[in-house]
Amino acid sequence: MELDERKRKILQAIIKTYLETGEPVGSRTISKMEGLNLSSATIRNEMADLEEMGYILQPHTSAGRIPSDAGYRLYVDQMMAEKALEREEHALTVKDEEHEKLLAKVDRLETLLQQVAKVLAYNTNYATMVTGPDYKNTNVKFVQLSQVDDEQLLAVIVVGSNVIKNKMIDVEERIPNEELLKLNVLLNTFLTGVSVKEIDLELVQTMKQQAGVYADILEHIFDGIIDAVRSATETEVYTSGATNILKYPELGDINRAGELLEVLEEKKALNHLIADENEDGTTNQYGIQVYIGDETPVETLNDCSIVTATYELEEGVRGKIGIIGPKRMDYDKVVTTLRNLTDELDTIFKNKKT
Amino acid sequence: MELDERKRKILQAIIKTYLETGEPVGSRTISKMEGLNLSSATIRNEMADLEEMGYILQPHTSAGRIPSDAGYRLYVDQMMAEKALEREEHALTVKDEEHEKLLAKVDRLETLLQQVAKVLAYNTNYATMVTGPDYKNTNVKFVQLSQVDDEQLLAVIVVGSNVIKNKMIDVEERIPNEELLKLNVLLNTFLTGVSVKEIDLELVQTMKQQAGVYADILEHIFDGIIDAVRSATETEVYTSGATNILKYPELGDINRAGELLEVLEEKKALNHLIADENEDGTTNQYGIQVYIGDETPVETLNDCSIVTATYELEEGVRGKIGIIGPKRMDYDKVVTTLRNLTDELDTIFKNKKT
DNA sequence: TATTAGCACTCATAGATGTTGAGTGCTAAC
DNA sequence: GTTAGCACTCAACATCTATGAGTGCTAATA
Repeated sequence: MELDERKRKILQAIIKTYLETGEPVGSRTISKMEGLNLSSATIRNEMADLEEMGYILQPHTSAGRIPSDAGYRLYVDQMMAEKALEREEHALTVKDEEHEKLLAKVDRLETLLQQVAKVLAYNTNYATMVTGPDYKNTNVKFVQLSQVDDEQLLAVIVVGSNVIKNKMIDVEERIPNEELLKLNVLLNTFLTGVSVKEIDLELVQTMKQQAGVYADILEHIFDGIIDAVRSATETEVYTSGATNILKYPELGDINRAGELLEVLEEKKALNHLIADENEDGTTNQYGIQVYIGDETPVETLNDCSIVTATYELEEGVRGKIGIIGPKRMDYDKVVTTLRNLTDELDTIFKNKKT
Repeated sequence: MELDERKRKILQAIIKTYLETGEPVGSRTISKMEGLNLSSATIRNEMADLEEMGYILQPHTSAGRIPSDAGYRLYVDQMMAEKALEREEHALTVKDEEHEKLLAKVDRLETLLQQVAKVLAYNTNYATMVTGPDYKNTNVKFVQLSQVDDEQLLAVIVVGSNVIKNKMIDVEERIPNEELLKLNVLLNTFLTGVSVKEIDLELVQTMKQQAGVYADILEHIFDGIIDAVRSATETEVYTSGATNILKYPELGDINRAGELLEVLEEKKALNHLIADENEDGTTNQYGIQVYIGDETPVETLNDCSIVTATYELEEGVRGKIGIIGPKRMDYDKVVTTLRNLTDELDTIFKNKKT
């Protein structure tokens, strides 16, 4: 059977009204809509076809139809294609409010990202998550060891443009000033400008050798520093608006909802969402991906849809922004919002860099 | 009417069984329990009295009784009194598992506290929160300004024994090395050893004056540093196990539950819990306080009970650990658990200090 | 006087039954 | 190919009826 123009239109209409109402839509509803003037009976026939083709399904015999995952997929793909076309027109739209709120506390990246998650949740009424950027591709910019007191050294490492990591290191005795100076020089010569992922055992070994006679004593200083740099790699996840999912009755059965909320609280699982980059063709110019139902990488979220976008903090240093909602999600609005948001973040980060 | 021994026992029995079952308990249930051999009729009479006195209440005419807030209060007070007596016997109990898990990643205080919240939630099946310590009484230990690149200074401030704050400060041009050195000396002479709450405008003014001719240029450097120190004061709140509250049907109606979860997500409200220290007599030697129903300082939580304990990171630097659950909470277990936990934290922190 | 047995009464809960209305599929007419 | 018409299905809602746990009260008992 072929998906002709009329079928397509009907499918579109079904999905659109279902997105709005959340309830199965019947043939009469569609036939009353303007555009295509057909009786409910005709619609019914077409619907039967569409069901056979797998785009819609019936919750029970005498109910209207709801979109299947495949139906959503078709809808979204179509929408994305349209969006890609109208891309040029996409001018500055609703920026201001978010913009200001966001800019208010830009000084700490963590705060900013948390804020992004919050605003986004507030604007969309879905659950949101933002992952910290992946620092594997960043360079170390600055390293410094300081003696805080007789038994503690403080290592400060600045990674990328604005990320600071600290590590307290216990030592047995105060290290002479000139030695500390030497150490700092050593650290900076070896680490500054090196990208985080390049710091491997080999490099560490080389550095230890360079430390010469002090190698033994200072071994765990190196370890501490490496440790701190590494810890920058564990991407953090900020979530917000988790309780929004309770607003959607189809997810609201108390047990399922509980599981969902747990996944959101236990943020680790969400990292899966980020792992697979560009695995299929759905990525578009804004790095926006849509996962519908079973397509979601996290099993618990199989009744949900997830839309993710990519932001870029600086060249090669990226993170993801994700929106988690019911399959009956306002994909259009979500995609638009994400697109605007990443645009804004881009400008913010660009300005920062200068 | 007087609350004689028998009434007290009956009340106790009612509350205990209600805590277990969560369902209104009837006269027959009590009369069948061993201990006091009375017929259900007698129990009924006593129950009527207890209800008149306000310790229990009936959800509806033909149902059993459930404890009122006042009933819980009596029960908890009694339990706390007993606990205070048996205090000496309170030896090392169930430590190991928690202990190990906790110690695993002690190196960062934030991680530790988050972990504490998590373990506690896991062990008790309630929602938990842990507030970061209140640094107002801590001393600044170490301050350092470093030039990261031509336009950025990095201020590192170590507060208390282990808390590090960073602040990036934009400058217009590189500051000569010797000036930076002077500045560092200045900062350390004025700030080291000073408690955070003593850093006020006056002190800042004095410092600015001391900076002499550079005062103008360096003004916002001071501001930045002060800012960073101040930010240490905003107590952070870590929560965990929020979804646990969905397990208790009495809180589980989807809307109420949503509100509760929101409060937990929007952690700010929880700060109220900490504000009032020792306001009434219920504080005991472990700083454990129990808020029942309407006693909770946060209105949304009026159907819940909250138990808080205090931990001490170091002399005068304290934070709170809180458990949020249904009024039908296993107070005994919760109090015991909190007591053990604060004990453990004490030893951990004590060891840290050395 | 305190306790208890007995009884009528209440009421949430759960099941059975009926009604409604939205929606379908199919057939026959256009 | 489209549509009107009709019989059919079924979730949702309301109504009714046990059922049983639990009560309060009264009168008998120790």
